[in-house]
Amino acid sequence: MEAATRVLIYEDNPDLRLSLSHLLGGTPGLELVGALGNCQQVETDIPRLKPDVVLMDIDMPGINGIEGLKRIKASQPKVSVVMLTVFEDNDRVFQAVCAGADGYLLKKTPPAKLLDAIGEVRAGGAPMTPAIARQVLRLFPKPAAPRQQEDSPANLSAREQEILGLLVEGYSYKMIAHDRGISLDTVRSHIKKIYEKLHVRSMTEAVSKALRQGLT
Amino acid sequence: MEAATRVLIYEDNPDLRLSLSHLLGGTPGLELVGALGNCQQVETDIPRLKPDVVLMDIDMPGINGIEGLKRIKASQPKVSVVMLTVFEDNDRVFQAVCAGADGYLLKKTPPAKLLDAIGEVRAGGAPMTPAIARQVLRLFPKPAAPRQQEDSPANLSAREQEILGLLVEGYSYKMIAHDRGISLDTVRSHIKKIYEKLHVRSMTEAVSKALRQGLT
DNA sequence: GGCGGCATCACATCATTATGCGAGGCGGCG
DNA sequence: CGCCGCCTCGCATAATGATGTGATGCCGCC
Repeated sequence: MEAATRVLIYEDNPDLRLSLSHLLGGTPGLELVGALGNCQQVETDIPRLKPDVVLMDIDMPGINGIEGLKRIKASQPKVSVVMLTVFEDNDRVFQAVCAGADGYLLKKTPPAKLLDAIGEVRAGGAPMTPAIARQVLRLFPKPAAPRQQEDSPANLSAREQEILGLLVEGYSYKMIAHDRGISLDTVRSHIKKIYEKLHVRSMTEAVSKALRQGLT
Repeated sequence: MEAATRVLIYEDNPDLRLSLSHLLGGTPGLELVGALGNCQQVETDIPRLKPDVVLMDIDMPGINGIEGLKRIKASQPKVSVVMLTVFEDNDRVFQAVCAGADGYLLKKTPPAKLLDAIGEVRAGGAPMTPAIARQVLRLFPKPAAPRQQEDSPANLSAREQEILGLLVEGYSYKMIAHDRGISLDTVRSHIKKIYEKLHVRSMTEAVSKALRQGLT
């Protein structure tokens, strides 16, 4: 029979790292070869631990997951790297995919699914959540097709973009309402719409997304 | 709850078309608005039947599925189109993805999965088989390495920078507390400090400032 | 001439943030 | 040793933000 799948974890949160370790360590057919809190030594970790699959947290202090991914792929392209993240951030997905990620999962993925995903990636699949898959598809027409000038207002209406701009400036609902001479409830309505369209659920996410994809 | 999801089928095989029709027609929450054997009249079918989701066979006589997909997307980009195919043909996948497909399933997909997929695509997901997902990822170009360098001596302590980073990612206080295994009140404390140091008074301002001055 | 998208406004309700006041432990420094 | 900054935690309150439901008027489009 074949050797167990060698799995390496990079996850800076000790709790999650521990629970992942337990999960993987207790699964037949898998061999946990390491569970590290950062990927500072990624260049030496890989040849030393020889993982088949790497679970890589995207948000880590020091060298982040995207950078770690790039380094792994640069030296050992055959190692499968599955990214773990809390948010389905468009920009991160793009970066990860471009850097050669083999999968992209949310941290809230249930344990059973996570194990499935490892099997899947070993079998040549690309585990990812539906929402992320959708984003990946949407990424396509962009780099593939010769795009023109300013677009990708993410179908935000003029008013919505305007208000998003104010959010980025740090305005509160109240300030926006006053500044634009409209009611507070109207501001709420617009922002609700913006959230829907950007697929976010808080001001910070909206601001972050706006700045990162230049919706300003 | 909202109105039922309107589904339209294009499938030239009468048997499969019939069984798909029965499957979808007998499912609560779905409304089968049509099951056509070709997409010759796709331009008029869509405005007439107003589907939310289209299941499109890729191999059809006359206008093929890829072409049908393009025409749908050209006029009604918001309609979700899930491609159905027998083979995981690399070239087809590429064409479909570039034309804006929202999902890509094999015809041998079991009925239950198919229904799941429709729900998924309505929820903003992109149903596809793992093997196809992997192909999609591989279609991506490698070049992508802008980004900046390391700095950010904004007198923030390491912990503070770390937390600011999480705010930028859209984390709430609660999520940060949980993620870092510290108390909610501690998160508050850190954020109070961050606000002081950055001279801001809200999360959005902090996020904006962080992204703009590269404190990430 | 009805339908969908946009902009406007009104409630209502629950969750999250913003802030102030404190407090204990730790480690470096003069 | 005392002082200070950092990290941790608690409590309390007022302000804001997140979400749902619903309504009105306008406009452009088959």
